[in-house]
Amino acid sequence: MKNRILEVAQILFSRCGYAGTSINDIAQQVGTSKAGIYYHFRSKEAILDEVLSQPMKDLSQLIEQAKKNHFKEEQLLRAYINGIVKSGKVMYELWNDLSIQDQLQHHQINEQCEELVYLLAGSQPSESDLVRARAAMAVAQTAIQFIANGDGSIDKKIQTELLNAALRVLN
Amino acid sequence: MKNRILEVAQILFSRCGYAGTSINDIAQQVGTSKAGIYYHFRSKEAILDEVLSQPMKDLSQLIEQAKKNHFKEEQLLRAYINGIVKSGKVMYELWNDLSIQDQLQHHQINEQCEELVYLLAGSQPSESDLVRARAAMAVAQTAIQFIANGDGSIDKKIQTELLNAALRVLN
DNA sequence: GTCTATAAGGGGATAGAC
DNA sequence: GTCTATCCCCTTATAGAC
Repeated sequence: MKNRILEVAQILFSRCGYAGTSINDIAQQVGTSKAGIYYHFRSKEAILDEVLSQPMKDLSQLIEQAKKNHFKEEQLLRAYINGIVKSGKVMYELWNDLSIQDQLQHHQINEQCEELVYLLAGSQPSESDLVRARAAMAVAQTAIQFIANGDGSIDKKIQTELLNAALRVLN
Repeated sequence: MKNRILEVAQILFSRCGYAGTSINDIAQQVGTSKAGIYYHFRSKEAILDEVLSQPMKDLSQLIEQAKKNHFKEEQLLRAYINGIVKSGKVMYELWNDLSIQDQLQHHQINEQCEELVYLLAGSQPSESDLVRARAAMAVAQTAIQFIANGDGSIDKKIQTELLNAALRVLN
């Protein structure tokens, strides 16, 4: 049941935003009552926390791996795109949700992103390197637009196209 | 007074999102009362409408000009970036505000964006062309991140860097 | 034009029955 | 575990005094 709630919350949060989704909306979609939700979660914020936690773990892990194995730019961008697809677009939609900047900050999302930017920009990056790194990540993030609404996957050809585009941005 | 309200609303909407900004917030920042706001606007939605209208006009105008004068990719992207900077980042922050998708649709933002994508992708675009066009626009949109919070401008060097990056994406 | 006061409704959250 | 009923607060919006 708890997992069912998280699934629904994930979908509604990334469709209507956090502020635009009420506990009632979640309860109805799950097929229960508000109090039913509150048996499993102490607050609405707690739901968001759990929704964000898995994609955040993945992102941290990606960064760790990239550091340990000295990922090339291509490997890094490829893994980043895979992460976006895997998280079912939740994270990267909520990314821009201005109504939850505090929680996002609590999950240190900006810090993690900055780490990625610096990994992409190389050692001792110039200002230009940093601008290009940020732009490359933006290209990778457009993957969201191409995630099939049905099975949540993304066409291989498009994925390759995006990867190449991101690499061209860097150089 | 009405203009002052619009200014404040613009800032708060793009900082906290539409749902995250209450009429009270706006009133306090302006230095008046809720009813004071409602003397000038019939509803909160009406405020959003007016906030969006100017950047939307600019965007329409850009598309019209680009069509009439057969803008090259570079001209188009440059003008697009200028528009983002000029609009004081409002539009392009609200762009991703999931709590106002209805209003955005009413302003036909998606349609306008599609027009831009197709202008960038060239005539008879392949699927790859379209993917690259969307990616290039994403690069241009990262300009938001570099807009100085102080005077709302953007460093010329960064702007050029972004333009070149977007052009590399296309080819 | 701008205020205070208030209505009407929805939000998150809790109590207590079953 | 899940429900109904309820609380309290905040939101949008309006009425009416000044």
